[in-house]
Amino acid sequence: MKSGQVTIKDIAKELNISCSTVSRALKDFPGISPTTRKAVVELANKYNYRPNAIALSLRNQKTNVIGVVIPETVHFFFSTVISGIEDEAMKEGYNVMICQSNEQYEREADSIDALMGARVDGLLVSISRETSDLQHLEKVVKEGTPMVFFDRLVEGMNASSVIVDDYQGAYDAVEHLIKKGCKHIVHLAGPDNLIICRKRKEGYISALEDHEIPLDESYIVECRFGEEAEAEKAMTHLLESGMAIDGVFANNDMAGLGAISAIKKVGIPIPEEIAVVGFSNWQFSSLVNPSLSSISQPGYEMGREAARLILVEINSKEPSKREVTILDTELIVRDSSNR
Amino acid sequence: MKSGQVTIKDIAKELNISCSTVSRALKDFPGISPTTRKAVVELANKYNYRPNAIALSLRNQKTNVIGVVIPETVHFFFSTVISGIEDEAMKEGYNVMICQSNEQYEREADSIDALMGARVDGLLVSISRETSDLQHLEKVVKEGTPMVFFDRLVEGMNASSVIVDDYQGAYDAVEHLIKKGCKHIVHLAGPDNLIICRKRKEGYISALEDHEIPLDESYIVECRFGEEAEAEKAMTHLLESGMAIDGVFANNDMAGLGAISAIKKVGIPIPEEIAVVGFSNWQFSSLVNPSLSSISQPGYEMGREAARLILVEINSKEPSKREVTILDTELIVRDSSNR
DNA sequence: CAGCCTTTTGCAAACGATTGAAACCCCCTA
DNA sequence: TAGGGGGTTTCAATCGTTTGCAAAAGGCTG
Repeated sequence: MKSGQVTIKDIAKELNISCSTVSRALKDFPGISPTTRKAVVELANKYNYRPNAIALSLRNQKTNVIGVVIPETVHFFFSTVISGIEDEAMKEGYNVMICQSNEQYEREADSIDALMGARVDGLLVSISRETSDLQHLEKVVKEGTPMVFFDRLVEGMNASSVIVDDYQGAYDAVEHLIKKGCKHIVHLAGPDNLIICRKRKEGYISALEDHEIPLDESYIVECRFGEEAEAEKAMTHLLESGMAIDGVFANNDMAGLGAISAIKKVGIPIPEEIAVVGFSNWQFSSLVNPSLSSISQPGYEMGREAARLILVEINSKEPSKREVTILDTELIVRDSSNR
Repeated sequence: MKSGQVTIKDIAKELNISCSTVSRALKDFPGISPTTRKAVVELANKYNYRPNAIALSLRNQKTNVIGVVIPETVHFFFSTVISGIEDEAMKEGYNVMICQSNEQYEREADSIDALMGARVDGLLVSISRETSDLQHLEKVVKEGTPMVFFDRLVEGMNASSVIVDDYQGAYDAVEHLIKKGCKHIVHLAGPDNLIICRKRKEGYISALEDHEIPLDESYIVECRFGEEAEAEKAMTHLLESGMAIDGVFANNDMAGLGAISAIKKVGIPIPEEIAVVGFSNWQFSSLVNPSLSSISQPGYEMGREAARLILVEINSKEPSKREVTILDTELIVRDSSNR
């Protein structure tokens, strides 16, 4: 009794019957005598028999496991995505294996390798900030494992994606600032290799164009890590330069918060002199002072949708559809821009 | 070529040799001719061969998977724990399967059943708020699967735990309030079936006793869900009752925030008239206004420690040690209590 | 050239569950 | 009593990998 858990074999031995009979008795197959069935079921219950999923996986060539590769679990947005994935997967009888890349390319590649080794039925991936080489992902596609990207999609790969409308979200945010009277809007941008960041930048640019505000490249500053201190430093630098600034659109809320700190430190009133809008609607955004306007991304829905998509692909024989599902964002106006 | 991934069999067939030889060649076993080895290794690389972890699990009776059952992934504290677990597990070559109970007993039981069916090598569990029946956990112990509790431990079960020193943390928080001159301290408590909440309450009571402040039960109010609105309502009620109140110790930061809202709404200055301390040091706590003093819990370390413990148990033949690892908390003084 | 040793390779069983096909038992009938 | 037919049950193979043991091949010696 080392391995603790009871197997069909144990039950068969105790009842002096064959494994086949036990298996069939447990699955209500025809051709098993009621006596035998009853004895088997009773013993199975008594010993709390659970089918060995490993053995089943091997036989059926199907693990009922979805692999998830995510930059970090501690980001509020990503944790809501995980929650959505898990809920949907569990509902359909799947388990979820999670690996975090910690925004490192190598760990992302290792994680994918580990999950492929575990023969997950499908892979949900949000690439790391570092990732630009796509070999590890191309292998997955070539070997025929369904894969769906979420949030941070990858272009030119034969896989579906679930993203939010970053372009439109950014456009809405900037248009909102413009309507509040802003004419000199800083964009604290994210790293260019992430498509989501490029899209947000495009939204910023389009909104300016559509409202006939000339684009000035010096108003776009890259905050590579999206951290508060980084953004605060960048913003301080801009404020000290003497440029005219009356609005800030940050690539994410942490950067937005950094901007607010910088602005507060030099004593400029928010939102009266400078209005600020972030992106992602983090949990803290409604709680800070001034509360931060932001673009809400439906993380939980994204997780569910990504899981739904991968399950469809797993259960269909056809190759990937290569669809892109775009979820709507929502502008949440709070004190930092409400004037 | 349906299943995509290459097996030892495929390689054996292509080279017209047996599986045994391929297997040995790949593992640098003695007694394989250099010619054969070279051919095998080259083909394995060419086809990107990865050992089938499922087959290995079945043969070795070991999955190299750790199961995690957690109330919710979206709580900042829990997501840091997950991060710690994942980092430690990956370092040791383990994968992590995560199930969230969403604070529901039944889903917790189902999750454990699913993970046991998947034959995880060990289980890390933080029980749901609803859980009081322990059958599902006792089964795990009886069947010999190593299990370690984290944060929310379970008493009277043969399993190790990793917790933070909730008692001491609460004691520190309340003592801090007393030293700031508070004499009438409200405790917004958590549900009594969670040991962590009982410990915090005990810390509150001991601190009062040690400083010769008489305990008044009406100053302890249960906020079952630890939500902002709930706490705000409770706090408003207390304030309206006309009781003398000059301090609040909340069971968690969300409740602390609710208290702050209530106090601000009736126009009482914080921290001058009423000082507030929360628990958990959530991410938002430093960002709100006034910033919320809190007790910091080392979530990431807890995750790593829990993973470390379970790995030790998995790799040792002896039965569980039933150790309780207590991690230190830290009082973070911020504006809500700094006067 | 027979016998022996070394080197290299293959066979078969095992892990747990499933399933098509074959076998068994018992009873009835011709 | 042999044969047929239902109702039950068992056998054997399969999934991918490992590994103890047996076997084959080749070379060397007496």
